[in-house]
Amino acid sequence: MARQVTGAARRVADAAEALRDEKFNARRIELAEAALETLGELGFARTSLREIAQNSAFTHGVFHYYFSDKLDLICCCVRHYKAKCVTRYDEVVATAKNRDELTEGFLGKLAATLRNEARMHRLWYDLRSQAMFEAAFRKDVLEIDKSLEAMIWRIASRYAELGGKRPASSSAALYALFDGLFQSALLRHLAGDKTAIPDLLDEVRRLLPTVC
Amino acid sequence: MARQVTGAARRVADAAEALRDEKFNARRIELAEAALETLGELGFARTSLREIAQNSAFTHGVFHYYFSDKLDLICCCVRHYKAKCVTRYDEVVATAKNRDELTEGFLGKLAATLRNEARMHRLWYDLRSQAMFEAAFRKDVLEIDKSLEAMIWRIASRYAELGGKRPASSSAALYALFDGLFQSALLRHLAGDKTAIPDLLDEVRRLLPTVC
DNA sequence: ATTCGTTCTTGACAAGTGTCAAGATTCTGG
DNA sequence: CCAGAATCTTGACACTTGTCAAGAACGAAT
Repeated sequence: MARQVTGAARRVADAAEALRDEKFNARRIELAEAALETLGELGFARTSLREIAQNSAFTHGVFHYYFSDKLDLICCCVRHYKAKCVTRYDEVVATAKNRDELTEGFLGKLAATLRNEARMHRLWYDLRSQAMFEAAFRKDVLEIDKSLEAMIWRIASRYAELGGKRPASSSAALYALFDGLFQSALLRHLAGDKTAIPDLLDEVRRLLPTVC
Repeated sequence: MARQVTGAARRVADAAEALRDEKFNARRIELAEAALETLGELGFARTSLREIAQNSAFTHGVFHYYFSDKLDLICCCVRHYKAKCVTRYDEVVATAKNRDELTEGFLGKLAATLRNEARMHRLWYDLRSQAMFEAAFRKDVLEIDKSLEAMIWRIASRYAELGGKRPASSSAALYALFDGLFQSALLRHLAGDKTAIPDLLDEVRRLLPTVC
C-alpha cells in the first residue's frame, strides 16, 4: 500500500510539476511577445533588456528570472515568431478552388503582411543575418527557414495542381525567389517607396504561372 | 599683374586643397578597410569603435577625427565595399565565348566567393537588414542593391545572348532568385554544412538554362 | 629655425549595458 | 491561517559604449 500511496503521490507531484512548467512556459511566451514589440521597432543591435522592459508591463528583472540570458530570450522570441508565421497562407491554400482564387488570396495576404507586419518581418531578416555571426541562433533560424520554404512549397504545388501541372522548380529555388522578392519589397516599402507593394504583386502575378 | 598673381595663387591654393582632400579621403578609405575587417568578423551589432581600433593599427581617436560619428564610418564602409563587389563577374562575362564557359566561370567565382569572402558577404546581409531599421543606411544600401541587380542582369542577358535568346524573367526576379539562393547557401555554409556550396552550384547550373 | 595648421594620442566623461543578489510580494499546500 | 516556495522588484556591480577635448607629434612654408 505504501507503494500505491507513493505512486499516487508521485502522480500528483508530477502533475503539479507539469502545471508549473506549463505556467512557466506561458509566462516566457508572454515576455517573448513583449520583447518582440521592441525588437521589431529597434532591431537586434539597438535593443537592450531595459528598453524591452520599459516598453512593456514588466520590470527588467523578470526577464532575467525567466531567461538565462539575452540570447536565451531572443531565441525564445524567434521560436515563438515562427509559429505565427508559418501558417499564414494555409487557409488560402485550403480554400482556394481554382488558380485565380489562390493567386488573389496569396497576393492579398502578401500585401497585407507587408503593410501591417513590416516590423516583424524586418526583425526576421535581422535575426537571420545575426545567425550568420552568432552560432546560438543558427539552429532555430535554419529550422524556421525550412518551415518557410515548406510553406511556399505548399502554395506552389497547390497552384500547380490546380492547373494540372507540377512545380517547374525546386523547393529551394522557389523559396529563394519569393523570399528575395519579399525582402527587396520590404526594404523599399520601409524606405517609403509607394510602388514597392504593387510592384511586388505585379511581379508575383506574372511569375506564378511560369514557375508552377 | 596683381590679378595674374592672385590667379596663380588661387590655382596653387586650389591644387593644394584638392591634394589635401584626396589624402584625407584616402585615409578615410584606409580606416574603412580596417573597420570592415572587424565588422565582417563580429557583425554590426557587436562591433564598437574601440574594437575596430584594437584590431587595426589605429587608435580609436583617429576614427573620430576622420568620421563625424559611427554611422558616418559605417556608411563609408558600405560604399567602399560596393566598389569591390559589383565588378566580380565582369571579366567572366566579357571573356566567355559560349554558354558553357560563362556557366563554369560564373559557378567558379560563385563558389570562390562563398568560400573566401563569406565574412564580407554576411556583413552585407547584416547591413542590408540594418537599413530596414536605420534610415541613414537606406540610400547607400538601395544603391548597392541596384548595382548588384544590374550585375546579375549582365550575366543573365549575356547568357541568353550566347544562346540566341532573351532572359525569360525580369531583372528584379532574377536578382531575387540568385540573391536568395546565395544568402541561403551562405548561412548553411557558415553553419558548417559541407553540401551548401555544391548544392548551390547544382541549383544554379540547373536554373540558368530555364530562366535565360 | 620658428610658426602654424594638420594629424594623431590619450584620457576622461556620461550614459547605457548585461548580470546578479537581496529582499519584497504573491501564491499555495497543509 | 501560516510556512515555505515561487515570483517579482529594486538597486547595485563592473564593464562597455560613443563622444569629445586638451594637448602632443608632425610637416611644411616662411
